[in-house]
Amino acid sequence: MINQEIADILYRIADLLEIKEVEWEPRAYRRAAQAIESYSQDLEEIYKESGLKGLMEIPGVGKSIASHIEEYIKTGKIQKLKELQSQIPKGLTQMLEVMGLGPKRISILYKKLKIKNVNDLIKSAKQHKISKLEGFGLKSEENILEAVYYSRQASKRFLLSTGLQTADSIISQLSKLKEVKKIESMGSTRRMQETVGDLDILVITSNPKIVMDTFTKLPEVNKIISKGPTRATVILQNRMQVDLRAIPEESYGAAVQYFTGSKQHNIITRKIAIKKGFKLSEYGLFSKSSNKRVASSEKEIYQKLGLQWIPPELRTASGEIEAAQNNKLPNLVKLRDIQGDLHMHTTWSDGADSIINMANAAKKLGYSYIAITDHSKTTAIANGLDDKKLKQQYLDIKKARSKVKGIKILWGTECDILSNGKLDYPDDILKKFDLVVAAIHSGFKMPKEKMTERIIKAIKNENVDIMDHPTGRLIDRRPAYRVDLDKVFKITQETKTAFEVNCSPNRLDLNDINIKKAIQKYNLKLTIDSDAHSTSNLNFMNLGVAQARRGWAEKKDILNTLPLSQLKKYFKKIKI
DNA sequence: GCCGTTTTCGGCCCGACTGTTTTCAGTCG
Repeated sequence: MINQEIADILYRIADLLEIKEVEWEPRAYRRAAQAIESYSQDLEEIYKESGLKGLMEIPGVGKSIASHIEEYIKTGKIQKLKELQSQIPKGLTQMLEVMGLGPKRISILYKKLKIKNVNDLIKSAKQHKISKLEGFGLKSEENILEAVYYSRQASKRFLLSTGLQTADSIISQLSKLKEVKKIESMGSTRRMQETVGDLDILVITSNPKIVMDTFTKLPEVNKIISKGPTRATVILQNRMQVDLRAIPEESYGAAVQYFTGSKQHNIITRKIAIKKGFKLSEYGLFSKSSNKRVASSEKEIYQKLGLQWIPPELRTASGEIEAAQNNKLPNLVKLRDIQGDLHMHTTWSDGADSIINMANAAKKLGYSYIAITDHSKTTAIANGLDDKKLKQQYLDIKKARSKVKGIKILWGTECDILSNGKLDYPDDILKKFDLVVAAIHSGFKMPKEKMTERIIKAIKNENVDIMDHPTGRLIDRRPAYRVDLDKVFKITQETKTAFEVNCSPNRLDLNDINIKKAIQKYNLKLTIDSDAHSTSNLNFMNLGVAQARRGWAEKKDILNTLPLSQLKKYFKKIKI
């Protein structure tokens, strides 16, 4: 998928144009980049199938940007970027990353003081050259130096699980104030994006001042960026930025709408509002003529805009608005639909808890079945089970079955797919399990074709029930291995293998785009499994369900929403 | 550069906060 590469280039073009103080064009490039970034189809495929015309159907992509994309597909380069780069020193775009510096000020600094990069910037600030410029002052110099310091040690995005935990901690502290009526985390945490850049917390309060004061004085706050009567921004010790906004109660619905959607989603909803004679802001949906509030709840706002209420996970401007206009939004799978968890580890391999403890914990979550899937023998690093240990483990499973009533315990394995595509256990052993989850844990760097063949060979083995973490990516740590998922998915239509949405916070694999593809294009079935290595990890399920929701999955697409009696029709080895 | 149920030209989301101003431009989200 080359979408991200192209989006990145378009962003860079936008930055450069902005520094050149070209009007409007940067916004056009950025809009196109955003659309491409969140587009579920591969641009290369679109181009192959329907050429420039196809590309121009992407919102925000017109003739000119379409031909840039064509150029990139054909040559791997975009001339326009090269030209701009030759006109503008490289360091200037890097200066955009310094908080508080935008294109206008960078342009002034470059023209008046010949500041070409961040190092020049630091030097000039220290020599107090900047404060002498019109529009700048001593505080500007101070802020620049501080911003550079922070941008240098700024962290990248955080895992969703970290974002949710941090938000919980802040919310639980602030909700102790009697002045706080309602407080919730919005933005990417409410959309349940796989990663979170910063937190947007919304508070309804009778006394914003006290809330802002308390917030900026929380022990985890490292630095206050700004603080006003309705809004404060801080940086925490863990480097996460948190925005707190106070909103009057009557604006609650609009505020929730405003702070949840991705930027692009909000731009579109606001445009629809304008077209319908309304004005939409975080304070409300108002009639343009009478200035009166016409909707209070989030649901009413969408209704007035002629849209179904859109689940937060879908608000990324990738087709949900059109679907909502046509009453075609999916009925997304919910956490409470999940009947069992088909992937978890115990002390038999690299887990921290016993089979019995895992079963009891799963039972508490309301599940009616689980599969114990410890590692196979080749994954020595994870204490994989050899034949002898397998036999002992089976006895332990039987023991757990007799001790823990009210939940069915399937005997499974997370079986390695070896480099040649063979499974780590022979077929006569694989047959004995209730469930075989196959996974790749080594040889990630294979060429695409070989990897694709390897996986296809594995899923063609009739004993393989589920393909686990199918692309092997670790968010922000390791890219997906090279695999032609389309080819794999096509074969899967015959083998009926299920694909897993792995709930591990740094895996979340399949991702949203591939989930959507698996379901909509290939009509495949998925499972959502925690891959828990301890009883508390079982709670990762909500992350995977959110991921599936972001991939437009419905209950019918997810096999472990079925009761065991029906699950057996899919996974025929299940013996209990 | 993109886009159109007022428009093929003339718009382009909008409000809060900061710092440098003395009424506002720049930046951010």
